Amino acid sequence: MKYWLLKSEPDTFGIDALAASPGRKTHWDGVRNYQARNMMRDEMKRGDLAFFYHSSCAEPAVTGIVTVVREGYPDQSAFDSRSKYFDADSDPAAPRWFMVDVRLVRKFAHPVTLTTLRRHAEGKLKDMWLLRRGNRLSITPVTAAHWKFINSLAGN
DNA sequence: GCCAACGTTGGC
DNA sequence: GCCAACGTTGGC
Repeated sequence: MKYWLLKSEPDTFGIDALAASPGRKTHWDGVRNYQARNMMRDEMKRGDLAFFYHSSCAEPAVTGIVTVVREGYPDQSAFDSRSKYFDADSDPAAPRWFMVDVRLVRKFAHPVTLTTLRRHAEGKLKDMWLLRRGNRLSITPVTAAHWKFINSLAGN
């Protein structure tokens, strides 16, 4: 089983929106980056766990945990001309973009802020992908050691 | 709102 | 295949 970190902007779709969704599930659609696409299409497996991370907001933080409930399949929003994720170049016969479905496992009582994570950037969280300079990837792998440590920071 | 970092595009 | 221009991300 692997661990991941998924970024989402709380103004668009935060952890409370996920909690309010039917079955506390959602399609992780709209990813338009090939590296992230490859991870969803090829590597994310049912049962994998991922941190739900709030980005581009007042207090960037890991806010909870989700689990993969459906493995990679074509992202339908790429074919929907009304969607902001529409991609005219994506051929339905050979879909370019993929998504997974995730379900909320737990919302942290105390989010682990980016500031807190950075405090450990040279220690327990050394080489964490999220903390790398200039990192913009919306989906990143998380090591088992980092996973455990961040959970401990959250009081889990 | 600014700006550094990065991925993608497209001319050559 | 190179690389400049451009658009986007995301922290601050």
